[in-house]
Amino acid sequence: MVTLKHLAEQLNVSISTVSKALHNSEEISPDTIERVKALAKHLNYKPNKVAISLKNSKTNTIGVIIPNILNHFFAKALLAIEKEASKQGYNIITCLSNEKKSKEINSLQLLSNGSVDGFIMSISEESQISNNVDHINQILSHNIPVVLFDRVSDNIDCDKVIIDDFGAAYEATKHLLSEGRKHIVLLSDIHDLSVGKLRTNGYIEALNDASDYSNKPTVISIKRGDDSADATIQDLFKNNPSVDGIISIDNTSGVVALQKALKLNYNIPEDLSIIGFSDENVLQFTDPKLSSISQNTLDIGKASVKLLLNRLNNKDQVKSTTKIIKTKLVLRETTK
Amino acid sequence: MVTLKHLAEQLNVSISTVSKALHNSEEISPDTIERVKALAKHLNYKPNKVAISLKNSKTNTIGVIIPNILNHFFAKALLAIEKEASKQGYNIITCLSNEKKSKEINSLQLLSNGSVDGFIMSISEESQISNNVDHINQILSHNIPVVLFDRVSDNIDCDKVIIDDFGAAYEATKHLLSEGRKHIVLLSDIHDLSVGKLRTNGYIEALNDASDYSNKPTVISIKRGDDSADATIQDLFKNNPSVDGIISIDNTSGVVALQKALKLNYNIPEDLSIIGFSDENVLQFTDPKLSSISQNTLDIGKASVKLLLNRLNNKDQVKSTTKIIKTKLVLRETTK
DNA sequence: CTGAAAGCGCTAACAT
DNA sequence: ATGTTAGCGCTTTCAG
Repeated sequence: MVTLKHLAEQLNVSISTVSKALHNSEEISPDTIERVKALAKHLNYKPNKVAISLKNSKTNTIGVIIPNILNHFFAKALLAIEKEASKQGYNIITCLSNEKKSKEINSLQLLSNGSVDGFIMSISEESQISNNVDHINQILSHNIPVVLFDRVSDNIDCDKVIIDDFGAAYEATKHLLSEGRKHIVLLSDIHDLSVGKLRTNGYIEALNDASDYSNKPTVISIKRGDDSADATIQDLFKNNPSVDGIISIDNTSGVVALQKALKLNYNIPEDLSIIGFSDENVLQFTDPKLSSISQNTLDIGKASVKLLLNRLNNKDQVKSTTKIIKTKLVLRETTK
Repeated sequence: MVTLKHLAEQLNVSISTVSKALHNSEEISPDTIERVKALAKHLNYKPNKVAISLKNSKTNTIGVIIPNILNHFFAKALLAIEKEASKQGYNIITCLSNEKKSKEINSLQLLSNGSVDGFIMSISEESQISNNVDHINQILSHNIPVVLFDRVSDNIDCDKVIIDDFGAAYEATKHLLSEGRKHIVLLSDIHDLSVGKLRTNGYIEALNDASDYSNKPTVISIKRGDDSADATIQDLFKNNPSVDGIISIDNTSGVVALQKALKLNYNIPEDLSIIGFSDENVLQFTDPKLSSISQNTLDIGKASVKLLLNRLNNKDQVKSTTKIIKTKLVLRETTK
């Protein structure tokens, strides 16, 4: 690795002269600047990032902690975060908690030693279930900024980026009602997550608000991580033959429901409407194409980066802000 | 941030004493060690990673460059890389090239200033098409190790992790032949990538080697990035009503083909067999479940990390190694 | 057993 | 216009 020292020796000048020359300092003669730059270019000199970080007590690096990278939503969020960070001259160190609290703690601890300037994260399932987020508050107490997105916690006072989960589910349910659906079922494999609860409440409230709807809310919980979705949904159709509307509030169960319904020869959307929950273009492989609540994931990621950088450039600002990203109900081919 | 200096001042000892104590040096009295450690713990002291990196000229960080994080294969590869790296005490800085050569160059340049000890990457589509990989060779010439996985290039001499693309496609085609299929079509949206070419050759060779197969190889190219897959595959069935076997060599077109075939009331697998190309459990939502060539993506990621760390601990080793990860033909419900 | 000093690569205040 | 020095936080050799 070529350093300022190397350049200085070759040119018989001091290190600081080289440094200044490379920064176009007024103090240095045009001639020297040129000579220095020429050699730097020739030797492909690049300022050592680590040294600069040490000097500035600033790494220009963001720690990003993702619960599950195989979930398309998080993959897309990562994409957006990387893009915006990169645009602003930041690198991202990616940690995958795999929904484990222990891994989350580990990553926070390991990176809070000056490796990153701040964190962007979505809370792991385990932390959400136990509702124990001390490890995140501890980071904040050390004055390292954290931005939470999607899965957040009321027990943490920091900047957050969320969608209007309640409202989105409410709106989707309203749409099914407007189609005249009489037996609308909610499917979820995220009943234990903050967003899952909010969305479920939106669904229930919409049904309650509907004067001409007589059925009780039907919330079907699907276990994640194994193959039980198949059987659960199969049972749903068997036990509730009258179901004519389905709203899935996670990324995948809507697709499974669609496949099963097709297999059972439901006419879609005539007999049955289905609305999924996902970013646009996620589940484009189905035929008919799944209608869904679009999360604008790119905006979520982008907003997270902006909030964090804003905080970094403004360490003394006290009040936390919560940014709510708009969702959009996209009607494709599984709704009337 | 609490430093050695803080500890030293509080305890009225020198910085070096503190440093040694924290490392359990024999030189330091048990009593002092205890006092130092107690205070360190109390103040939650963590050695500054940046300072250590500078001192050691080693960051314990790997740069990972992924062409497309929305592709499930790469998401899973990232998962595996992160897991193994983390296990070995390394962080990963993730860059997403989004298939762009310019972004790839940018990331390599930006991180090759001491930010990372080495790279793990899969080559972007753009670089592969232009067959210009000078930017990667340049990194290698600066003695920064690079491990390529999946999408590699013969013009780069470095450690590589690949699967037997040719053999995998050959085997899958053989299986369709053994079912007695008479008109086997290959579907691909990656004809311009190294792996796409190899897999296509495997398919062609298998057909050529089959004495009792009379049809010519039919290779259908699908454009990526837009919605043309739908139409292309629709046309396929229209123009080739006799098709009774499909092998998809990318991650997605097999699913689309399955959906379309179901819609057209093909009996699967009686009338038509379909084999996809993907890691296990990727496309588990279909019904019937898609048979596929499993890539053992976790092994690919893990092997990549191991090769890189091996190289880092062995800078002087000269010969490059190429590790070939076994694939597995997994017959599910879309094959007889 | 403890401390002083040098150096990793860089910047910047302060000489000359 | 150029050079010297100190310091970011840490490790390590060398002195005491």
